[in-house]
Amino acid sequence: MSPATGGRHRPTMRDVAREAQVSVMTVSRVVNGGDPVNPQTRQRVLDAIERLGFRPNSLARGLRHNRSTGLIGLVVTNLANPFYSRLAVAVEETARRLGLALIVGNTDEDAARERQLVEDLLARRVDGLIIVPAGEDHGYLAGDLTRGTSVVFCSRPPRGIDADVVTVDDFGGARDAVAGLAAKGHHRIGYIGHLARIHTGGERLNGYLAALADAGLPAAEELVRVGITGAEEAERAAADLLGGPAAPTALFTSNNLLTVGALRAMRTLRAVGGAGTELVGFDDFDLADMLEQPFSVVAYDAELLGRTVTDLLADRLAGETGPPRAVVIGTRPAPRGTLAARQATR
Amino acid sequence: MSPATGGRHRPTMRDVAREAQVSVMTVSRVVNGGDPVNPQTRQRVLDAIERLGFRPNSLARGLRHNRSTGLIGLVVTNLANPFYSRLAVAVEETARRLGLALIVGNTDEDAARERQLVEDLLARRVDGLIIVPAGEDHGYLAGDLTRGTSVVFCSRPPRGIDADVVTVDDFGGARDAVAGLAAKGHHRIGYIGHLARIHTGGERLNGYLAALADAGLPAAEELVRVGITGAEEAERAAADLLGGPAAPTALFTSNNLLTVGALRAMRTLRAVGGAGTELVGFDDFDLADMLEQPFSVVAYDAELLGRTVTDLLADRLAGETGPPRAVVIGTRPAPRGTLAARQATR
DNA sequence: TTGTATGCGTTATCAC
DNA sequence: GTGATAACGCATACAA
Repeated sequence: MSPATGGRHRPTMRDVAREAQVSVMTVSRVVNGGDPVNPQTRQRVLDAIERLGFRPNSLARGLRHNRSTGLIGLVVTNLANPFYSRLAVAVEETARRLGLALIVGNTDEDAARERQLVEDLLARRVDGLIIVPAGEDHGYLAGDLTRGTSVVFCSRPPRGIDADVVTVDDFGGARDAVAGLAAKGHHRIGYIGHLARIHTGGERLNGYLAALADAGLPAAEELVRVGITGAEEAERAAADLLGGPAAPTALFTSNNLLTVGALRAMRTLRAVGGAGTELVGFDDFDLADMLEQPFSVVAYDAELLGRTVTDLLADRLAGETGPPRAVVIGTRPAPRGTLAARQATR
Repeated sequence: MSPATGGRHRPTMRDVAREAQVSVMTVSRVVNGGDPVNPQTRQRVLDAIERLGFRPNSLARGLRHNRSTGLIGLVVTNLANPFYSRLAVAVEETARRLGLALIVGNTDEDAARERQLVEDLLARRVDGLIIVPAGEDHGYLAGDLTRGTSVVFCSRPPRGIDADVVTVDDFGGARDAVAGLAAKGHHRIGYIGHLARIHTGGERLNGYLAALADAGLPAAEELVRVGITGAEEAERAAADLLGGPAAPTALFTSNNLLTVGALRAMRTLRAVGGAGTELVGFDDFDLADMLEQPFSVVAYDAELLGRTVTDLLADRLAGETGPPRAVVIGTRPAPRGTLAARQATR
């Protein structure tokens, strides 16, 4: 293995220094610019770097002046959900603009996995964390917060710790949507929702209940299905609800996946001559506008959510030490959905 | 600030050692297990760790025994495309299973940005890279490959370098789909495709042309639109094509976004009484089965692609030094799409 | 303009 | 069972 082709290991500044017949410091100066270096020496070093294929080790650099790694972690509950992948895209884009690299982790709504992931990210000395919490208690992060790791929560507020958080107006969005259904004359409005113990699930259910109360409608237990965890389960729940003795004339679903499940059930029912049910679902989604079935969604800007949460984090990284901030992203009713597939593929 | 609450900086082993009245080495032993430590000393150290909120610095650890960082990078062209986010999910899941953390980066199909991202990831000493190449030449990675950084390419083969690659059967999938249209009696089959200079674009166009040739159909230039970069542009192209003097009776679109655009155009046309066009698109997508319009897709398993590419990388990380491998993921025709929203939200 | 000593947080090695 | 020392790759402080 000739020196000219580079060795078999990743070359260090020492290797370059040896190759260029200078000291390590001179190499460091050339690599980092700034300090004056003799043009000829400089060229010798550059040649050596080229020959050896040297790349500065940013980890060692960071270790030296014990500062930022330029790394942030994004911990989400379900990256496969289009909503969270949109969030991730927005976070990645904003982070990169700020010169930060992004490590993503998926918890699959498992608190233990979340804890493990977060610990790993802290061990990797990320500058900051964006967490969509699955766990019930984040008190274990309190110490890290005071010691220089910034944490911002997303979608759901943390418990056991005071930190920045960006949420969606879950309660208001759900309440307004259901109020709209009631205003249209619906007296029996069904609810299909994900786990009520999850913040978004609880708030959206509360919004539904509040709207019923406001409209003077009774909250019938047999019209409420909670703890539904996916499209297929939602399809079964909707079929069950709509095929029952006193079927609701309208349905509210608490997230995008459940909306799709309900739509499938409605399509099946319509095929056998079932009545048209009116549907409103939380979360907009791609192609919602392309479906023939009439329904509408409670939409909000997932990209804005991602940008906001990343901006808050960046703010902390920049030294902001004020009290925790809570930002709420507003919702708006969107008939038939409006989220076109706007992305380009080049 | 009492010692019991921890200081304002991230505590190191030294801090713990001082607190527990032992040497750093003892702390290290306690932290890493393995070496025998007196139970009482051990407890003192654990208490100190608890009090101070110490977390081992995995960067420094990595620096010490100059080995794997346990980090891999995923560089994709368009994370906003559902296809790539599915890929990312599969990669993240597989990586985590292997104990690797994942840094994701989006190039937006920009070669310069890709280069910059890759350089940054190499500086961060990732153990390996998964790249969906946007750049035309990856010769600059040749040196890194021999020096211990594993690289696997995804979706498109690299140029200027020999490395593992996992692709989709773009040519075969497109050819079979268009052959199917021809077999159904279509003589004028339109093509709406993304950039032909991109590997997938070129291969799918070639597949289209091959199918036409096989069927003895002329390749009419006015039926081919390439370089289309998104759903909106595809919608215009399709409307243009279908509204023209000699409109095709069938359409082939080269990816999911373009398929959606074409579907929009077809819906508009149908609303004004236009003829029914037959459509086949490359890439399956969510809700394809829910759309009323008749069409079909060329489907393939994006998760399998992600798992495969990550497995190949893991193989290299484990020391595999054989010649570069090329894996091709097969496609299958899927009437109306079959990709249900199967994910769960808990 | 260039080099030496030192330290970042951790661990391998060897001594006690 | 425990500790001192050196080293990982790099950069700051200071000296030459």
